[in-house]
Amino acid sequence: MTNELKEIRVRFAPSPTGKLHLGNARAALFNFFFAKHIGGKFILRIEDTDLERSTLEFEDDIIESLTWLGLEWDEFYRQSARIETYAKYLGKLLNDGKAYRCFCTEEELEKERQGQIDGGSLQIYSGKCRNLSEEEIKKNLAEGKKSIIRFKSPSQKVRFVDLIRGEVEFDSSLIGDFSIAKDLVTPLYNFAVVIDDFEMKISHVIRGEDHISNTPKQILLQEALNFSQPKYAHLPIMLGPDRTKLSKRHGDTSVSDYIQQGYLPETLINFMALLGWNPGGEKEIYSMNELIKDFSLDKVQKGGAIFNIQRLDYLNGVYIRQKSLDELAELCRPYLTTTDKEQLKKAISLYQERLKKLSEITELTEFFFKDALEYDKGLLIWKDMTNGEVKEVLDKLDKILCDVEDKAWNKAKLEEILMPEAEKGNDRGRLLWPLRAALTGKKASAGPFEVAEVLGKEKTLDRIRQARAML
RNA sequence: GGCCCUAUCGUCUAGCCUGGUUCAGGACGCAGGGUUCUCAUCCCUGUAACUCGGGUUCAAAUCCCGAUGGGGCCGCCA
Repeated sequence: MTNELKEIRVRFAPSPTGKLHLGNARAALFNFFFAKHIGGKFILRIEDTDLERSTLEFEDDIIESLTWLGLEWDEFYRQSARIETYAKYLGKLLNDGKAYRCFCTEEELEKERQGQIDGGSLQIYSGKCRNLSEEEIKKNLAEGKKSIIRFKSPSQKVRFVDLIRGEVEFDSSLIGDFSIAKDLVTPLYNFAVVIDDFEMKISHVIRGEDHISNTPKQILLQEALNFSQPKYAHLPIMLGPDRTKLSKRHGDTSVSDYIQQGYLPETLINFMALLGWNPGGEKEIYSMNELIKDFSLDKVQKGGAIFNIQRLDYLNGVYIRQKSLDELAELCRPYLTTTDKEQLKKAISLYQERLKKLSEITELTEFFFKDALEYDKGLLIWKDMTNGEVKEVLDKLDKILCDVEDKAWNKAKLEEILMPEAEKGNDRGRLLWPLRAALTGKKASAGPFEVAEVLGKEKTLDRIRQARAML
């Protein structure tokens, strides 16, 4: 007998009720690594059964973010297009007596819940409508009473093996008769998931730990429908600095926010992958292909991990520095307005190693393109130099630079001419600081010679004179 | 409150399965130093952790039990 291996099929199933959240993106990533590692399929399923809250804009955001990350899916589904399938199985459960109509109103249920909270008891549905007679049901229906559909939860232990955590056990009597559909054409989460995972032949369900308590409900449903059971793996969740689930109040949480700020996909992928997963070595920089190659679920961490933005920034710097000048210029384009592409590239090259996020390029390089700089004249003063001394320095620079030929106006040549001049004192800063301050109007910037080269002779002299005039 | 998950430097983690080679390694951060003014890059140095209590053992970060801490979930959301 040949041992035929089941095809590996995983899914990422976001609901379009918000932009793609980092936590979800990481789950998508892990699913992708897992599938691609063994040549399986990665499926994207939009869970838009909640028509009230789902929007096409959010769906677009999710799709764009996944694409940006490079997570290409092999199959695509949308739950709202699969209503008939859910209705079919819903009918079956109802017919088999494994599900029932519940006529309790939301107000009644809310009151019941509140009573349970006050009494400090278990918060589960009382089962009031569980054993309604045919007549009662017909009567309620005839009266036009609204109903939802609940699953008749059997009282038993539910066990499953979590690929990350090992065996997990729940007591279904503590779960109660949970809701599975609002009506025949509106399935609810746990039910739709079970139907889809089965129909789509999902082999592994890899999702956030916040779903771990949904797992027994889904298993109960699988058993009731005679479905095979996928393998489960629950990922640790991403935490904010206060150790609670990463959410809006912690700041930016969606992938698109980070795209906008100028983080690279390589950065986010590397960062999220190593947040909760580690292959055991001392390697810190991982490309998508390396992650696919090295990924395995048993190296996934069990505890939640705090999202550490300083590390994200560091990594982004690493990846920015790896870019070619052409690539970087292209990436920076959305953050700049200047049209002169050659000058732009030169300006960017001076700031490549200083960049943490692409968005910073705007402020860092804008001084190149302005006609007049605005800064306090005190900026021109180096240490304990006097106004007069700085004036002298600027005059001297003006004089020397005037004589430099246009052809020789480059970093190397300027350095060759000015450095001996700077060396004359015992402190190079006496010449270099006023020069750089005059050219950039900033206390921190790239070096004076390279800035002068990008600026060109005319603009350089102009700025030296403007500075001189301020003193 | 109930159920479930979890526990190594401030943070992400290696080591734990297969106890001794570890007075616990790396990275980020932070501090100090070096490199043609500043900032950044780069390099060097430093900083800092096995939650606690029992047990098993010649020996425990590593195995077992308990406590404590942290987190998640308890919707006609997903």
